[in-house]
Amino acid sequence: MATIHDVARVAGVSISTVSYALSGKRSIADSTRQRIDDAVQQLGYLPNAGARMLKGTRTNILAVSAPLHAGTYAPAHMTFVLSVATAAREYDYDVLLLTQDEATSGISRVAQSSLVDGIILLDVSNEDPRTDLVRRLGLPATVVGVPAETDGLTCVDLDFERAAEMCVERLVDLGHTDIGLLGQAPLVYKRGSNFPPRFRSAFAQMGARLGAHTTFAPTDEDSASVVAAFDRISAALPEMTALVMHCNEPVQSMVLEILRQRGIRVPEDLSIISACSTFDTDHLNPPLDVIPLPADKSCTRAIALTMEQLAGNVDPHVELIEPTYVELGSTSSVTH
Amino acid sequence: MATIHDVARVAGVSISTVSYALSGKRSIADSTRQRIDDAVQQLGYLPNAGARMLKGTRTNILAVSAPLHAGTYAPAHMTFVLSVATAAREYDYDVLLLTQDEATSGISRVAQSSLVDGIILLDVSNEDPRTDLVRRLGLPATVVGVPAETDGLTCVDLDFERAAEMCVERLVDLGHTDIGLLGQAPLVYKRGSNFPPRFRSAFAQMGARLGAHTTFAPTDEDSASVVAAFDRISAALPEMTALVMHCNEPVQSMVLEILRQRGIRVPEDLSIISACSTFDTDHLNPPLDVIPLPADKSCTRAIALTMEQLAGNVDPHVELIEPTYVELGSTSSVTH
DNA sequence: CCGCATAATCGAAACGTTTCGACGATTTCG
DNA sequence: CGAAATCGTCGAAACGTTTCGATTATGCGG
Repeated sequence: MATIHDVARVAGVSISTVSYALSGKRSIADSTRQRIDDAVQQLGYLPNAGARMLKGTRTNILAVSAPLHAGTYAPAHMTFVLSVATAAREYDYDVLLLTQDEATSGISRVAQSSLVDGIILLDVSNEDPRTDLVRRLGLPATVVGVPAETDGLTCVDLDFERAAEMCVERLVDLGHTDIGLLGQAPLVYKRGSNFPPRFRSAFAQMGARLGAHTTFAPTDEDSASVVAAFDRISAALPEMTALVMHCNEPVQSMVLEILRQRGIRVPEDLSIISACSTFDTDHLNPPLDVIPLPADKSCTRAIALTMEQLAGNVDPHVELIEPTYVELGSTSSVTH
Repeated sequence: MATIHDVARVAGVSISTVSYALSGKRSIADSTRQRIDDAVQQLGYLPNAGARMLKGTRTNILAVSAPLHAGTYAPAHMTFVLSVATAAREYDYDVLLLTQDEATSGISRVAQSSLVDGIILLDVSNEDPRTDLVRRLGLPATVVGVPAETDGLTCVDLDFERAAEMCVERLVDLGHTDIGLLGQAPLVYKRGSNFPPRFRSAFAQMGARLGAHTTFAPTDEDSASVVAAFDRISAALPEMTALVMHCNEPVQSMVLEILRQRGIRVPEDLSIISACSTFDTDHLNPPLDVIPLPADKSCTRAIALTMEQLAGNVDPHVELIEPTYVELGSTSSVTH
């Protein structure tokens, strides 16, 4: 492996000149820079990561803590991990993956051995031990999601409350007064995951405020549960004309399947909105109006915030991303 | 952050003594070791990763190259990434995630900057540019999957041919003579992904050898495609009494849904085997006999092989994992 | 034409480890 | 009982960078 010494020798300069030429921190004669660039090219030189970590104050590595909880939808999880990795590369950062048990203990380990410059926390629950940990470590860190206690934390997330409100507002505007909400797995609400309850209660409140009847049912991923949940909602709201789905892709396609079987037409008989979904709803049958959960946006912002923390100019705060509504034809106004 | 100097000072010894006490590479008096351990504990000392990488010959980091291709089933993908990370930790290795465009170019980058000791390649296709790359780099590397050309490569994978044969053998043993195969997305077969065609042709060959009629159809993930594919198979094999599914979870549950709708009973009217699945089939309705695709086994072995390469005692070779058949009641003998 | 700011380059120190060779102090053994 | 082997410890070098002064060459105003 070529070192900076090799480059210096080939270019006929000292190593400090090479270093300055590459970092651009001091002015270098054009001719010299050219020779150095050539040597670098020829030798395929890349600075040794260890040496750079040791000397410089940066490791150019970020830890991403991504435990896979039961009830977490794997594709969504994956989408976030990938988005973080991609966003990090924009700043010349690599990503170290901490999962499972290591998702918590690994944080201390990599922080104390100065392996990483910062930490990204994914899939935080309300009372997440990792939040205290990063507070204590004092390392730049950004949480994707909003835990119960956000003091001293930098967080980014979709504005789930606003998203729920947008769903209700739109449907009420279209004349709907009986609106169901199909939620995630019961476990998700119990485990203390943060956004599902947030969405659920904002939904109920907005419904109450605008004078609509709403009801809620969680569901597991198997078809029996989905049918049961749908029936429960239908029973509670016999006049239901609109349904908001805040759940996984398989569940959403099962619901559409149930509707087809029962001859319930979308949107003529039932208006449907897919809320906070990480997947494309336009290949569903029919395509569903959706408020996307923008993993790329959240993660890009999370990385940007972490970089700002590294630069030292940002105070802990919570940033909520404004939801957007995408119309694909699965809602219509009520016609009596 | 505490350094080895701090530990040495607190314990009242030289830094080399501390280093030897921690690495165990030279004998140390019990009393001294005790004082050192105490100091380490008290200071929360962990060796600086950069310094260790620089001096030692190991970085204790592995790169895992995991591009997410179109047509790749995200949960399966995620399962492999997690398994690699978990297995690596058993050897005190961390995992650096290379995805998307960086899945290829990042390999050279992290290798040439000596950031990683080895590389794990996931989801390789027949002609994968990454295989040439790792051959050229000469860094310890293990491929999970089997590309077209395996010379000079260390590969681990489920024995897909054997799995296909097991399916056919079992069904023929049970008296079935008309056996369908429902495959993955057409794209997967076109892209040059390796195992789906391997499975498919072994399936056909074994069918021919045992005198069974077989037919094959790929399918996309939407319900229209699934129905079409199922109908195509049924049309080609009007007497079909058994179906092997080598496809994603959503597709498999859609098929079960179709069967329910049409009143086709499992296993009375149709025996079903779920082949090479990364998910649990026992929560399906009904639970399906399955030959699992053991991500943890493959990845654990891949990491072990990489560690052996690091130790310098293993030659490039291909290792195939023997499939296992799990009976859950979705197959039965033909009754006329 | 002299002194001085500026540009371009260099040498050396420092980052925190690991590891080699050295050196007393014990122990072993012929 | 003396030489040799072993044990426990230490100092110093080396890994490949970055960066801080220092040094030399160059251009400029007075």
